[in-house]
Amino acid sequence: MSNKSKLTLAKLAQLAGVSTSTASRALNNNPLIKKATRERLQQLAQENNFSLNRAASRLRTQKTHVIAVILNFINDTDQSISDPFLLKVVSDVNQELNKHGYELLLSNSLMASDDWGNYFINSSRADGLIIIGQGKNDEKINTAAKSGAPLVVWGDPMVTSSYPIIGSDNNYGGYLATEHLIKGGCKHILFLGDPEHAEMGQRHKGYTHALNENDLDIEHQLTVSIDITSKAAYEKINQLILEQGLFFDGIVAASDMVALGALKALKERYINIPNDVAIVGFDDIAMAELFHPALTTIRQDTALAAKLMVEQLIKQFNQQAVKSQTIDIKLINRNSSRTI
Amino acid sequence: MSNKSKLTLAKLAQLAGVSTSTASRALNNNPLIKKATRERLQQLAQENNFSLNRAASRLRTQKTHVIAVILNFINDTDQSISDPFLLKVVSDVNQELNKHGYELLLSNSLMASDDWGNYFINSSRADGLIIIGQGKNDEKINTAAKSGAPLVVWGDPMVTSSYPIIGSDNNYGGYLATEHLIKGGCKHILFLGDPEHAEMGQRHKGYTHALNENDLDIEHQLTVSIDITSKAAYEKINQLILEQGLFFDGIVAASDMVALGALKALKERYINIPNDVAIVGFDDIAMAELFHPALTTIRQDTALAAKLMVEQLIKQFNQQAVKSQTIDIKLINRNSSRTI
DNA sequence: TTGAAAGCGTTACCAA
DNA sequence: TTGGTAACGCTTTCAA
Repeated sequence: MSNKSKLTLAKLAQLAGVSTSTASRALNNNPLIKKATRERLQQLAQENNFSLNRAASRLRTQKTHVIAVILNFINDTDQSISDPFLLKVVSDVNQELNKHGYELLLSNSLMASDDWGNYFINSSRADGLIIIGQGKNDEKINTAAKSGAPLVVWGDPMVTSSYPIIGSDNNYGGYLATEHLIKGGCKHILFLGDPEHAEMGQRHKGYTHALNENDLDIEHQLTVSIDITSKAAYEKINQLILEQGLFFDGIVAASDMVALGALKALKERYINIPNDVAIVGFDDIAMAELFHPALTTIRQDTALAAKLMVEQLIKQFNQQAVKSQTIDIKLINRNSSRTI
Repeated sequence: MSNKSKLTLAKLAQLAGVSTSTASRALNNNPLIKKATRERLQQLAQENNFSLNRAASRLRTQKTHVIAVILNFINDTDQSISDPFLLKVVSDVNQELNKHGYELLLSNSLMASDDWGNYFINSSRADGLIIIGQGKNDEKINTAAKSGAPLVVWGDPMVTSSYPIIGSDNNYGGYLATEHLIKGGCKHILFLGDPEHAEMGQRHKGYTHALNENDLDIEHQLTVSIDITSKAAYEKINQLILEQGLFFDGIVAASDMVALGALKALKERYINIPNDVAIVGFDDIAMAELFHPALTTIRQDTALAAKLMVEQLIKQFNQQAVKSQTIDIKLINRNSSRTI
């Protein structure tokens, strides 16, 4: 390493025999500067291991090119931070942000501040927010939106809001899953999940709708409200069977993790899947097909979700109109349900 | 919202009737300032929704309080970005960084720059690097270290390096897994993974060691080199059985994902786990116990790993000596292996 | 096509 | 215990 003090744009410019302005423009590839000059400076920068100081340029331009991604969980007992589906969303968002020249600052709702707009935006930590999950409570999101923070939410796009929400067609997903079980001959179908939660509520609506449409006696069906974790599902299924016997022959799970918890409980009791009980999950996490039997599930298109979220966020930076958007889902038919 | 222009420290100070210096110190909770003044200013800031501009303070202090976490994968066919174990590490690192007042900038090795030190550190994007995974090639890490970037790596701590590496006792892990299978009566034990990869190489060493120690004929054992994904494991096991029949009765998998892929292939062929073939995984991902049979595995302590990594990184900021550290592992005995 | 200079919002030195 | 002031390193307006 050299014994010189840290290289700055001014020194680099000096080295090249041009002004700082020219150097700045050259490194930012500004077409105002002659192409030869630009290339010369860019190479010089590389040779000298020089990188523009982002703290300085952010201060000057008032743009950070950073997006804060907030994993919005209520607490650890809720949908766990280790749910592979949510992490897949983060990963896809990261790819998409990179594509647009943005970087990802990862945060979670357990974080210090309660005022996201203030903490991230006013402080110039980030230009915008991508919030993963509405949870059961969108107060913090509303506060951030009201403060003028550019943001987009992954959640239930049916909810009326002042900010764009991107999410799957959960209602139709719940419908598809339930209808699939009915067509496979299920008569007593459990809904396993938390209908209080916005997205899960929509899935539950679809479930109810499918039951109605098929003249299945709703009263004989059962909505079982649990935390959206495999552990909760496992315990609930065990408890249910212990107390009431095997009174159901199908399960619509609010997520794959929930489905897998239920699956485990059933298999431990030597209940045949899908003949005694058929199961449909939601999400299509990578592991869904590794299970035995492989899990039938409703696939959510996370890559498209990431694309739309970043799109809606960037539109806000450009003062363009934004809107919530619903993403199509599809049923992935595997072996945890009976073929029709 | 007010119609005033953006609030700055200077304006806030004016509002409070103190100098900017005092306001700055007060908001940074500098004990030089009288407690009453500090509290008054902190409250005023809150009331006015004011947050110090980080771009400015980072420029001034030359510290960002940001750590870049780099998921260092060679490409998509390698250990996938969706491996729950790695994501768990990221999540734990995030918690730990927050505890120390740092924020996490998430990146992956597919990212623009090849020179991490230059890209993240020289540019004031981050103060340090946490690199998850050595991969098979540590050139980029060496370059970054040589450029003086403070960094710490999650990988194989046995590797000699100029930077601290935190990792599990992989050798002992491989040994434990293998010994466990041997004690359970396995005679022909497969190692499923990529020994070229630093950590997996250590696990393989432990495997060999255990075989030797128990006078098992090494030549009858088999090291099967595959990508560390469940898909590769699934395909390889199928191919092996198709070509050579069931010539093994135990599998030491280099990761849980690999184990689960193998498990699927075996179950599809109605091979009894653990009686016909016993399996031990590595990592103890959350899903390991959801499988049927639940996966016996070597647990890595990611929370401790996160703690040590952040510790070693912060030591570098304070010019303190750093060192690689090995984390103890333990065998989690479940049903994919025979009880001893 | 290039250069001079002001200014982004902090922090910290020095002085009081 | 507080205040004045320079400086952090860049971008951009205005002028040449």
